[in-house]
Amino acid sequence: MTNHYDITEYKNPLFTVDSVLFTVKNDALKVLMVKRANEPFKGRWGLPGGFVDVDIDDSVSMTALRKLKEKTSVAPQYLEQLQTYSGINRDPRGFSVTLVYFALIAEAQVSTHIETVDDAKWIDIDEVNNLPVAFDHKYIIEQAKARLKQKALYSMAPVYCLPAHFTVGQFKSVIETIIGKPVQRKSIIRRIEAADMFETLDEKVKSGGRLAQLYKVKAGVDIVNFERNLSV
Amino acid sequence: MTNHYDITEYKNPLFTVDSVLFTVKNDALKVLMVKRANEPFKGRWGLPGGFVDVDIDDSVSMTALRKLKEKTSVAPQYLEQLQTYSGINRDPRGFSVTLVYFALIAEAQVSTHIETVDDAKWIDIDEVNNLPVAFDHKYIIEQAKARLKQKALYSMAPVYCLPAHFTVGQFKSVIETIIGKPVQRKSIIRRIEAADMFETLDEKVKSGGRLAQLYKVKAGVDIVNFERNLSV
DNA sequence: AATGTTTGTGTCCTAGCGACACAATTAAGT
DNA sequence: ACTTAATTGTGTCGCTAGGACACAAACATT
Repeated sequence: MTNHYDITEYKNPLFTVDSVLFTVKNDALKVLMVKRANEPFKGRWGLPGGFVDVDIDDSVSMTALRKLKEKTSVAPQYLEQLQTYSGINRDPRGFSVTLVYFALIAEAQVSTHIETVDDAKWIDIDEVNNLPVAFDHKYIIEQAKARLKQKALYSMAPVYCLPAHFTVGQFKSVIETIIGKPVQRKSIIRRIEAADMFETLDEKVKSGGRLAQLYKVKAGVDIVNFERNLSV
Repeated sequence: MTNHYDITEYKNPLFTVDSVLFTVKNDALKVLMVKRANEPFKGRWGLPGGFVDVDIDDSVSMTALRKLKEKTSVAPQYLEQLQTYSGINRDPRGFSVTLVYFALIAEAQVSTHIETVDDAKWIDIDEVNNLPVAFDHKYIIEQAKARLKQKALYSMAPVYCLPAHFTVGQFKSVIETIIGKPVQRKSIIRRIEAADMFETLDEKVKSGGRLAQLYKVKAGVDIVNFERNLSV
């Protein structure tokens, strides 16, 4: 047996990194999809992602960020691993493994950029089924959506679908869009107070009725998780 | 640009699959570790795992199961993905990616086999720090332990550290071992009833006092998650 | 029969979310 | 200026499920 560790000596599976980037726009959950310029599945829509560049990327999260930046021009506000999908049949090139990240961003932060390109688009989550989708990305998006929904029940993470300054009403609306049913405003307020990860601004904003208090995420705080879910 | 998709044309990172297999033995949380027979880190202890064999494995979960079976002779009762770890520095052979699974098994199911081999051992979770450990596996085990602890608060998954027939007392003990603090017996009983995933056997077993009711998991049921955590 | 130990049940307390009423503000219309 | 509609913010009651704890039940040992 040799001892020099030539990596080409192993029959490595094809490894890629993809991301499911969500946002909420006009009370609808959207996912960023990219029209594939190359085979396989050329012309169909898929998740933004690609191969690791071992000369540039220090780790796979950098691959995910790099690929997302190519499409949105900015880094998402929230990024975590979803899952790895693999199999012998999911890619015609052979056994493939894809690590999928799960990301959130404020729509306003990327709207101008997305509108200027035509190979990347926000797709309404309910319309993914009507698109020609590459690989098993339809299934992956479903899984990511389920994870986002679950997360919205116990975590403050959905705040990263909002702009830096936001109101309780906006936050409530985002959560309702994600979990697909109404939520008590009071519950949101209670959690905002309990989380202790937001601060109020000396500014209010008009909202069709009484002026609404603006909040922002405190600097350097982590996302707070609660020990109880909102009711399903 | 060519169109024939030769996978060797990409500089693929080194991809491996490892597993953190937990069990509870004598009221202590144990993790299965393997003495490495080959470089790198030859002679140090690491997680059971290895390379995907694209000719045998249909997906990466099969790789995890196959490698675990090599060490324990049986498939774990519970298996889920933990996370993927990657980086330019974690393996001397170059940029590497490892997908880590998280597994649970009843100690009794593998005790005889583990005792006959000397390259695989149950390591007390508190003694991992005193071992020479390969790669970043020490860190990975910490993360897996945190995940297991969290899971024990809202899920029935820890039941898979128990034999097929078990008592409330044994279940309570396993949970206490995992989360590191006492739990009310009443809380366990309430959850067992609410989960509706167990059935009582027509058999009781002695336990130092009153005979204890035996339970087993109903056939074909999924693990139940609760909407509230046990207190931390 | 007495004691100790573990199992199982009943009950009260408590934290946190759901529901809802109502006050406080603001814009728009008359 | 007054009214109306809309939205924000507060107070409060109820419900649910876990925490705590008392106590009965069942078994072993002495």
